[in-house]
Amino acid sequence: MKLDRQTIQLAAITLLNETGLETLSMRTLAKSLDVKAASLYFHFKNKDELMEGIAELISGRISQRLAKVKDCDFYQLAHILREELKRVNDSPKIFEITYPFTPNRTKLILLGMQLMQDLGVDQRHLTVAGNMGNNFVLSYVADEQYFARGTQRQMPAEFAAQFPSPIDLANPDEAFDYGLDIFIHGLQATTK
Amino acid sequence: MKLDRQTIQLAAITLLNETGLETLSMRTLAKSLDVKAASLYFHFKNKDELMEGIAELISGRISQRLAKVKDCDFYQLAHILREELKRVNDSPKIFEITYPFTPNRTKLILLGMQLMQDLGVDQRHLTVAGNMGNNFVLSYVADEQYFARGTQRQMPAEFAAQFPSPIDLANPDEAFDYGLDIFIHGLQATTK
DNA sequence: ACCTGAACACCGTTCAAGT
DNA sequence: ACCTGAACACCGTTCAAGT
Repeated sequence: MKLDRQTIQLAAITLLNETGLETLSMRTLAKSLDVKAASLYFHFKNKDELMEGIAELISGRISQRLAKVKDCDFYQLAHILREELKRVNDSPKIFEITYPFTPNRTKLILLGMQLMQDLGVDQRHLTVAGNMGNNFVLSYVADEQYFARGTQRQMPAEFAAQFPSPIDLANPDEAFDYGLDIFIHGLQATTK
Repeated sequence: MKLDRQTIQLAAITLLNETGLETLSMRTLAKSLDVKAASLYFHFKNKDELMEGIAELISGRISQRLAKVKDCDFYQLAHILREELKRVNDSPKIFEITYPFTPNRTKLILLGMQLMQDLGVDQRHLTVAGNMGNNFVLSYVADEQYFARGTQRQMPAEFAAQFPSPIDLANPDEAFDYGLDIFIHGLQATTK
């Protein structure tokens, strides 16, 4: 078996989409590649570095798609971000636990801050606004994947009673745009 | 040693504040209580239930403080939430991984939705708006605790160059209010 | 009722040894 | 250069046994 970092990362992503982050161990990953766990340590210093590689790989996909968009605005960035994150189960958790300043990821962060600046956010609040946008998309996808799993426990009855019926719920795509609108309009209202 | 759920939860919180979630195991927790790991399983079905108990305990503290506030608005809820979450290291992560509909936590969720409704959010978007508010506070505190840890790796130099100097950064309290303003103003702009 | 000893099936990681 | 066997120090969890 001829391994390399790419192959291992892609096998990990396959496993994530099959069974999720909880069951992804160096041992299960190795088994899926017909190799022993120790072999992986020739290609990655440790599990953290592997996770970092996965986040960086996803960031690369996003960068590639963004490169094809001219005059990219914040909506487009957010949409592409969401779409690519959704392609890998538990990707928000992976982004959360890994070091963010890898090359492709740094590019995304800089683009995000750039777009915030264009929207009129002042220098002092660039970081916090950027984090907020980032957290919004990550949390949104995390929630989507959590509900898609369908393995949650029930809501209590008293709670369900106060709730809008499923018919009255916004669909996930519309709801995402709704959240994005809140953020953008909030930025505009706060910067002028 | 006479154990009960409260004692165990408080010992766990102490351990969280000393060394964080990563090193909190049933075994280290038991050791801090001068007891064997197996003993904990008399009081909690498993580790998940213990974590759920911790989130519920924190939610109880928040509820207690909220009860003393008359005409509570969204700002006050957010502030109290942030303050109590900050008292327990890694609490955002714990809230993220546990079942949310425990008694005190359900009360908080219902209050949050209530306040969103008062702000004019329509029925269809109550859930998504509520999640957004919740995610904002949780992510904010998570980021705060991450930076407070001070163990992160460096930003790349090219990145740091583009960054506002520390003097020009908003302080954490002000930045929190700034984020909150974005959210509230965004809600208002979107609902009318 | 409440705690423990001892075990089971896992982890991530290391490292001498193989090819 | 690349992979493995075997071990180390951990996990969460169970359960018969002790008091």
